This record gives sequence, structure tokens and C-alpha cells, in this order.
Amino acid sequence: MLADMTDRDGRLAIGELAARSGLAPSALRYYEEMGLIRSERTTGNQRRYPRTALRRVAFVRAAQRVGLSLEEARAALDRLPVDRAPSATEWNAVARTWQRRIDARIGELERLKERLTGCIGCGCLSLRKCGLYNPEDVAGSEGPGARYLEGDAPPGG
Amino acid sequence: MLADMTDRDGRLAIGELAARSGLAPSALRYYEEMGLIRSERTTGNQRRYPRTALRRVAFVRAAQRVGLSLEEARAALDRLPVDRAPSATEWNAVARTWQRRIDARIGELERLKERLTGCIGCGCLSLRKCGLYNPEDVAGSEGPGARYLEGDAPPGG
DNA sequence: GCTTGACCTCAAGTCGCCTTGAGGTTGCAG
DNA sequence: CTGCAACCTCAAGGCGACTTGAGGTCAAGC
Repeated sequence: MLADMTDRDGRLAIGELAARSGLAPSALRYYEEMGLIRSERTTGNQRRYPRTALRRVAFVRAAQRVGLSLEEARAALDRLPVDRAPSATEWNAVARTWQRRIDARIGELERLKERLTGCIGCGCLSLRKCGLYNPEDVAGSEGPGARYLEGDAPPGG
Repeated sequence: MLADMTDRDGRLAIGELAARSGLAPSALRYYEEMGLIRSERTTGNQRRYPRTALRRVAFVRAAQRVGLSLEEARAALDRLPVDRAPSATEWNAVARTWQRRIDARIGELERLKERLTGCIGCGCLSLRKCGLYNPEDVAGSEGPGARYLEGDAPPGG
């Protein structure tokens, strides 16, 4: 039988954590280096992760899906306890931040979609009012109006 | 007065395109290298972009916001004419692909949010049924059930 | 006690998307 | 005709999030 390097008190060897989290060992070492998870060492210098690492890794992966960087995930994780499960209160605080994040991202996508729908309506034949070419978040620094199109000749009239 | 290197027939010098698109000249050269935009050269080897480049750049930026890579954006752009504005039909085809993309992304975010909301409800005290720790897209290859939590001790009982 | 696979460290490589820098040229205003 | 900003090329650098590789160690089973 192969070695099962998880010890009795439930601490996980890196391979075990990798298998359970779906991440590569190299990624887990990286996460540790980034301060996302912590480990203790055996006498032979091998990592042993507490079970809460599983929790934290899952958290990080979910955070990434929302568009957070590892650094941002770390900041969020720092508000949760390292060695035990979060209480409902602790969790709520973090989760609400996330929801705002998700909502913001969804909103952004929906605005983009709306602009795109408008574009379909106009078939981009009316570039002067086409939202796609007039995103509000770029080049707004040089005066009002659709500077993307200044002097641009609309194709259909 | 400073030099305006845009020529009479409306072709844009790289600096001009940069100013109007909000991108750095270096980025535009990169886009060109990637085949996203095309330019002609003056006798002095300077780039002159057709006005449609403006359109294409705006398209690419919007595409990025939806989560497309430059390569994917290029693929989409390849379905549009290089030298004139797209017709309503041409545009519709491309735009519909996008909308699917956006919808998919929004859906993904909403599912995540839902799982997160469930987590708030349970306060992560009931880890066995917590969706956050049981994303359906990872580690599903080793049998059914919540393998993330096998043997994980739920904190609250 | 030896084999074997899981583990260790550290440096370097990868990918996408650009930016920066060096060293040289073009082209418009004065 | 000169000065200077804007342009050119090519090579290298940078960031985030990892992976890969070399060279060596640890631990369980036979």
C-alpha cells in the first residue's frame, strides 16, 4: 500500500490537500508563500496542513471566480480565524463584502450587455450614439462628448 | 503648433489613435502585431491607421471586459470587414455570440452568489451542505459526494 | 536495508498583455 | 535648415499565478 502521509490528528500532507482541493502541490506551496494558508513541519521538514487549510483554499478558489486577486483574497482571509471555523458573524461580514463585489461585477456586465443590445438595434449604423464606442470609463479626461468618434465618418449616414 | 500627423484622407498616426482610443502606442503596436488592427506605412515608415481601426480597438476593449482574450477577440473580429463598417447583419452575428458569453458569465456569478447566500444562512456551521465548499466543477472525478469535506469535522456539531 | 514515491528547496520558465529602454529616423513649425 | 516631438525597431522587463526541473531527503513496505 502507498504511503498515507496524513497523520492521526488529521493534519494533511501536501499531496492530500492537493487531492482534496483539486490544486497542484506547487500551487499550495505558492499559496503558503503568499500567506493564504499556513503549515507546520514534521521532524523531517515536511508540511502538515491543519484541516482549516481545506476551508481556506476553497475560499480562495471561490474568491478568484469573483475576480479577486490572491492578495485581495488574503486580505479577506485575514479577517477570518486561522485555526478554527469562522463563526456565523465572522463569516457574514466577509460574505457581504463578496456579495457587493459580485453585484458590482454583474452590474458591469449587464451595462455592457445593454450597450451591446443597443448596438444590435442600431446595427452600428449610427455610430454617434452607439454606446459600445462610447464607454464612459475611458478618455473622459479631455472634455465631454464622444471623442472616440470626433471626425469619424458614420458609414450609413 | 505641434505636428498633427494625421493625414488629410483621415488616416491616423499611432499617437492620434492612441489618444482617441485611450490606449498607449505600445499597446497599439502590440495589437497590430497580434493581427487585431492593420496599418499602412508612409514613405518614412510610419504607421497610418484607417479609421476603422478605432472601431476595432473599441471592439477589442469591450471584448476584454467580457472576459475574452485578445486571441478570441481576433477570431471575432475576423468575421467583420477590415476596411468598412460592419453591416447590421454582420454585426448581429458577432453581437449575439457576445451576449451568450455575457449571459454565461452573469449566470456563473449568480450561481456563486446563491451558494454564498446559502452559506450566510448556514453561517458555514453546516459544512456538509455548504455549497461554497462543494463547487461542482472541481474534483468531481473521484466519485460522488462532498470529497472536500470527507473527514472534515464540522465546527458547530 | 533497500526501493519507491512523496516530499523538500531554489531557480527558472510560461502565458497573456503589455511597458520600458536604447539607439536611431521622420516630419512639421519657426 | 534646425530643433524637437513623434515616430521607428528590437530586446528586455514586469506582473499575477503558477509550473517545471534539477538535485536532494524522508518514510512506508518488503
